[in-house]
Amino acid sequence: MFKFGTMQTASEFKPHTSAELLLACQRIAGLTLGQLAAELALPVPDNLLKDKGWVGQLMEQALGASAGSQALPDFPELGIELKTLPISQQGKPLESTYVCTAPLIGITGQQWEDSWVCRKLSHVLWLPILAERKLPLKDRIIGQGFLWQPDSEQQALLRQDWEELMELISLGGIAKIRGAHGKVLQLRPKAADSKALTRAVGINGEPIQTLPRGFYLKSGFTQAILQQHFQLG
DNA sequence: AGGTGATCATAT
DNA sequence: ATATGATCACCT
Repeated sequence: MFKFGTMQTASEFKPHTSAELLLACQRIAGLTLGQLAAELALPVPDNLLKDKGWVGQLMEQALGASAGSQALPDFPELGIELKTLPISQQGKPLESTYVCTAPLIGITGQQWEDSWVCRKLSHVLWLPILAERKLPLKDRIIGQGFLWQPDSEQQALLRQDWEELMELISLGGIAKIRGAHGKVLQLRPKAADSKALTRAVGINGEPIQTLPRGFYLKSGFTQAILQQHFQLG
């Protein structure tokens, strides 16, 4: 009898501890996206134009994330959120990092500790991907993933931005919030297109319709996280 | 060039 | 419409 049944395929893998998760990250570090996709028998799109979430979903499958599209951390039993982070050859983030959608109504009295931003960022597995635009998708290289929890300074920066943004939102100032607001955390559109609408609070406290927004980490913040971990210059 | 605003796919 | 996963692309 051949031993097909004893082969552990990557799609069956599921980490039971954070140590197992880090081992899985070490196994895939250095592989190209094409190599990893081949292991999982997944086709690689020519580009991300119509597959913007492809890299993240590939990593979810490779590392055994199980939450799917549920509103849960990627590794519910571990309480860990997975975030891929596209970086340049110099190790600098190429994009901001989406955190979660922003609640625009019924937010009076919300506490930072209870916010989605705080919860989502409480424990993150960062997975850098060398992803220069000129590099074909299949040739982009998986970096070394690492676990991160915000230190008190980072927590304070996030909290301050979040509190300022949430106060503006609750007082009807959503229309004047732009991406430049906030030191490390910003509010930007998060929608199918510029015509999507959701409920929010107007300048006189009245209900209005506005573009759905999401919280994003500015690249300077994620760059600092990378430097903190890899001790780069 | 880099940051802000716009956009794409899929599941529920 | 909202949640998941993000990157595209225009504008300054």
